[in-house]
Amino acid sequence: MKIATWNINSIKSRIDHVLKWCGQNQPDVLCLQETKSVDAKFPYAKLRAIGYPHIEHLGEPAYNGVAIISKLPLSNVQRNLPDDKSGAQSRMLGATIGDLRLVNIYGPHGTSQGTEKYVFKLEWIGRLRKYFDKQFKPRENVVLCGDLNVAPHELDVWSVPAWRNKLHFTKPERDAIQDLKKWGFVDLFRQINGDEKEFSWWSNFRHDFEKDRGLRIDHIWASPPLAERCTECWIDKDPRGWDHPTDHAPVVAEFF
DNA sequence: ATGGTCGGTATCCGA
Repeated sequence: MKIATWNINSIKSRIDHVLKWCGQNQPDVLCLQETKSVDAKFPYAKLRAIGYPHIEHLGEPAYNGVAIISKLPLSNVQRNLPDDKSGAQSRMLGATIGDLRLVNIYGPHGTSQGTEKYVFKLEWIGRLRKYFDKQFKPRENVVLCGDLNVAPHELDVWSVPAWRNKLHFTKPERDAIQDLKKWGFVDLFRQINGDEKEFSWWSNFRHDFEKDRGLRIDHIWASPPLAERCTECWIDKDPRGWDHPTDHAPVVAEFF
């Protein structure tokens, strides 16, 4: 089973990239973030036509939005966190696929330190941790993937001095993400690739991609029994170099 | 050194 996650920054602008990448890579399940779309405008038919009949989308106009696109049936779909109120930002979609539970997230950006949105970011990550405490056991087969909007470790930023105390790498954000991980998750990229310094996001500013000045903020984490079944995990930089790319690269994990 | 670029509810705002 091959699972991928990709922040595509608008499904309307990126549908051709999604179709092309799926055609080339054939993931069984693709988790998307920042669809920036309502259901009525989501390209279900184009995705079904290339072999993905099972699609769940949680969206809103212009902002946020998450989707799970799958060759395999999806059941027990969870839309946002249970304690989210109606009208909450579209940031989480959970589904059961065979014997595993998948949770796809678009973590809050946070805008900048000292803002209400930064506080919301930390609280949201805390509520996600509580959700896993309540709903799942680490001995079950659980995958958490998506855009964390946090670079958890010094290896996950291209330059520690450049990113010190910057949004995505502040101590409170990293502490919150570390607390989430302590639920029992294994970072599959690190398990497979050790201390390799690779990134999944490069700013559109300053030609950062060409200089490989990025962050690893897109992750696939698994509970221990599922992590034992992981054979590969990689970041595919290729589509970041295509014309009119999203600022993120897909992250892929394979399991036996 | 607070710019730069992108996408959408668009000529500003959030990322």
